[in-house]
Amino acid sequence: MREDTRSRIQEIALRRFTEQGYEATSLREIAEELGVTKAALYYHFKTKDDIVASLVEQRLSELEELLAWVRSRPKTARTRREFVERYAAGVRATRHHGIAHFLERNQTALRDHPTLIEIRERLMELASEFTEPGASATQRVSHSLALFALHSGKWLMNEDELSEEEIHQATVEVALRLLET
Amino acid sequence: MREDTRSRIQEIALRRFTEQGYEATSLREIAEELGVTKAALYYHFKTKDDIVASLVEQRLSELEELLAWVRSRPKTARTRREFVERYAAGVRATRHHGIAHFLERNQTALRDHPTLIEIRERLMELASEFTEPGASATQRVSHSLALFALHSGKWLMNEDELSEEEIHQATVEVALRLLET
DNA sequence: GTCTATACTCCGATAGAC
DNA sequence: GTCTATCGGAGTATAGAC
Repeated sequence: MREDTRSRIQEIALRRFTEQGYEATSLREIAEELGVTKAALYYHFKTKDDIVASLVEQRLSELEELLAWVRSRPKTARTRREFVERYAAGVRATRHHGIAHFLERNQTALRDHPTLIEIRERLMELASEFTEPGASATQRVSHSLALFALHSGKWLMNEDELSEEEIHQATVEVALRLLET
Repeated sequence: MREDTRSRIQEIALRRFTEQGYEATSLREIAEELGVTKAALYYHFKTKDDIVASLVEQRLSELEELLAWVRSRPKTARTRREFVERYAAGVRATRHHGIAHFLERNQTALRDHPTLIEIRERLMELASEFTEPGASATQRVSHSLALFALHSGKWLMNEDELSEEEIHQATVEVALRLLET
């Protein structure tokens, strides 16, 4: 009843790319953990980059959905809160959190990846969705920072002091305040 | 009247490490840009890691100075503002901005680097320097995010819309508000 | 779908001449 | 202080048997 090999490759790759970085993770390592040889991976993915592509596309479509949702709503305080909660939930969900985290940590290595460039554009659009045309520089910075705040819990904070749940609630709170500026 | 070779290596390495990532930058590239061979680099630095070490140690001592300064002051609103401005200036100054930026972008690649671990500890200490013992989770997250805000201008924001000076002022403002929470 | 075997390239690093 | 030459290893990727 185990998953198919393709999914297991994605899973292992995502974890190692996140922990060690994309370039520092070799296909040999991934194959070894999976219990096959390097060559076997090439049956499932054309190249190393193809593994990345399969991961980041999931994230892109998630962001596109969220953007469409935001645009379909009135720009009220209630929408803001619901948006922040949805975004935070997406970052947190086991499936997508991993991908978001991987992206944060590998911006340099993947800086020319076409899908990543699209993801960045969508994030910018999301950040400015609650910004009025005549907004001040301070407001623009605040709003951009709000999205980042939702990712920040996992590595800005020392997990010894606060529980995961506390951190989650706190980042949502901080993000909302930044958006309300 | 040009600088000595050692400084030029640091300068080229810093730029390329920041733009492309540490692992993606080879010594051959650095040597080529400098106009020498790889082997020549080894006269100036024992290993590739040694180049990194020479860079990050500058940043560590800068943070240590700042931490000592903060601790020598009363925890007043005036100190807060002066601290934020000093920190922002340090991030901004051509010399150190590059190093800070390099560190942000290579956290994964350098995650086991002893000096980087120290730098992270100092940053945590700085962030918590304005946090009362009984502070809420929201306050802790805000304060951690404040330091990050001072770095954020360069890559969260689209430089087309706002001037560098406007972004600088805005990040200082946002950081102060986060610290005052 | 997975294997062995291998091609080819690049890496960081060293030895030793100049 | 810089060079040429080279080492050993690891990387991605492919060919072809099973």
